[in-house]
Amino acid sequence: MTSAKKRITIIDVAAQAGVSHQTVSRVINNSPNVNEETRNRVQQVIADLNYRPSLAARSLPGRRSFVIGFIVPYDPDYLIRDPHLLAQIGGADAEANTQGYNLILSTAGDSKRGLGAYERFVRNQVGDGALVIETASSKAGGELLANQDYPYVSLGRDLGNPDAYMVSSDNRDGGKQATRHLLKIGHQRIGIINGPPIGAIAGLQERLDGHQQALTEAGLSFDPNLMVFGDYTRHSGELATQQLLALPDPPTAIFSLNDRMAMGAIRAVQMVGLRVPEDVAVVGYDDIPAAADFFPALTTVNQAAWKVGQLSAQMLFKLIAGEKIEEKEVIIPAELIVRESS
Amino acid sequence: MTSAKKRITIIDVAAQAGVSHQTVSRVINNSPNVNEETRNRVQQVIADLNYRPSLAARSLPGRRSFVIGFIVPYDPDYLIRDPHLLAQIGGADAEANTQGYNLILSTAGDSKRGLGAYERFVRNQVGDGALVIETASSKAGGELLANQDYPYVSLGRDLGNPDAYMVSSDNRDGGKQATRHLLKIGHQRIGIINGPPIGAIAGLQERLDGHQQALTEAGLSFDPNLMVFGDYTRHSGELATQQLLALPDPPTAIFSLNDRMAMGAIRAVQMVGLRVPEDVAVVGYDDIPAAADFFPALTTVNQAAWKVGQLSAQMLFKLIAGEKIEEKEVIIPAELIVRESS
DNA sequence: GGATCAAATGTGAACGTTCACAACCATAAG
DNA sequence: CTTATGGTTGTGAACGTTCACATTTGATCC
Repeated sequence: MTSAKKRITIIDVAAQAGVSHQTVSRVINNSPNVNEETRNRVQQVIADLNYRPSLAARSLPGRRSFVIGFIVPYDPDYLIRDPHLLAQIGGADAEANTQGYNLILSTAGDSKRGLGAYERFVRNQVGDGALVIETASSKAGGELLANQDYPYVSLGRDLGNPDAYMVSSDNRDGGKQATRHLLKIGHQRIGIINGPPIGAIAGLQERLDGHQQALTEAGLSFDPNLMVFGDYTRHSGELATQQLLALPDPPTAIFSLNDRMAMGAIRAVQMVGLRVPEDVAVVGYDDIPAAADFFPALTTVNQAAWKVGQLSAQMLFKLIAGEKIEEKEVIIPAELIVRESS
Repeated sequence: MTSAKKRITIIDVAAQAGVSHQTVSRVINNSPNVNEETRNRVQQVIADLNYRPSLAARSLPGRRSFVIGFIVPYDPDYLIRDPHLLAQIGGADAEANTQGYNLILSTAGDSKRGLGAYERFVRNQVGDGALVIETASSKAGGELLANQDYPYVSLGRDLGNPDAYMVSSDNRDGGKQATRHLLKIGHQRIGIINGPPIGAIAGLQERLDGHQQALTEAGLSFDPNLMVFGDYTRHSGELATQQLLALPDPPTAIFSLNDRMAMGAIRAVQMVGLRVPEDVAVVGYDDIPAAADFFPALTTVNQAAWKVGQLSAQMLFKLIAGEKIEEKEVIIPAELIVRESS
């Protein structure tokens, strides 16, 4: 590193500034009890010498490690497919950096059991806390974390620990907005393409709740016959839509609980010679990048993933600092993006 | 963490095993000069006590920090759009974990200048080395790293430091394969949709080189009139294709240097009443998730991003260990995925 | 049979920071 | 004038590991 030069330490700074090393430490940590003049002088020396505190040495005496984990208990394969994840990571990393923290990534890796990601991070006790991505299968992971008395924040509802601190997009309102939009443009019979009946992430049920709420508001009732199931893939959306269109009284609009299935739905509608949105309107959920590129461009609900990442990191830092947290759950507004498919 | 229990240290293990702390250290680090019997005994105690070495303490005495950086000098906005990135990160993380290393993420954050990501990581001197994502704008970053004498590996060619260690997908061969495929199915006039004329990543030029090479092999010559430019977006692909179709002698096939523009190309072709692939064949590049979901499903070139991440990490570890590296550049085969659009 | 060597193990210092505590100083209070 | 007070600064130990070096042991060599 940086040639063979000796590392500049807090001692060097202290000598140069004519104070003790402890005073320099106080300046670095923004301790209140430092004379303003002294503080400025030390900071000047720090800048002159281009001094950077050693992360390792700071964490040795048993306090903070200036590292938080971002746990992604996904199968590698799934990892590639999730467009939110990068945005969430980006938001969390941005926030971590403003706090002088670093983000360590812990993915499930090659292990097929998602637990690998948790274990490696938590049991190694590296880091002061963790952000954990909601998954359908993370139940065991949530339990593990809860038992460890380890500060963590879940991005999306943690099925393994319902009391966990959490930041999530407002899935309920997103479902409500999408449904209201369809009602407003004149649709009364709305087909739903849900995720798999078992093992779906918590967010999907919330979206569905919102849908039902919007129906109730409009004086309509939810018709279970209009709900079909897919497995998130586009192909499953096609199949599900074929079921809907085969009904005696088929829906005039389809609300798919994710975008990829919505894209399949559009194709299935077109394949039987109907037009989108004229004959059947379609609304998706997630606002993945491909949604805007689709033809017709997909009306969908955006989740503000960046912000979820950012706020979850903020919450985690409060947790680590032992500050009182007003609300254990932070819900971020979802935004309906109206495009051509509705 | 883990309640108020005192941390188990190397000393505790040493006492329990009846050896010195240094011997325990040797066991942890797989030092060769340890008696087999002693080694087993110590390892047993480590397991019994559930001892985990402190990362901070290990890195204090001036050696390795057991952390490598993954530098993503992208604008946040771009970050969200790149489907490879997660796969590359996943591969690198998996490899890091097998080596007992952790992956720290360093993104450009909110700063509009991509340099932010480099500076934070390199100048803080956290970590033993870094993986850096190729970007069009990373020139300054590469120069910064090269000057710091800091071990790093570039994922894709580093424009700021052509001599850098590098792992990349075989863009040249990918371009060649795509072109050969089109030639084989009978196309002689192949339109090219390139990236922006200025500021494109190095990979695009390589893909184009491969294209020209394949043409030469077939006894054809490259016609510059058949090359148009886009800005990676789908819409730009549509516009570019309109230019191609307006030529006096329009191409019968289009090779777009990324998938999103290829998707635009298909729509543009269909919009003038021509069919894909019957009238015009289209091949993309990247194999983004949406490619398989498109209609018609897109023929494209897959880049093995996971493997790029994995091998780049392997190379970095050799670099850190000071091992001799046979080849400064590792090229990973690209794979043509033939689907419906050709 | 003493010298030489290599393998195995032990000893104490060092890494760069924070912590706990002590000491100093000026001011306010009695 | 003495004592308490609070802000500011300094001192030395401690964190848990690795490093450099010393020591012990047993085998090998001439």
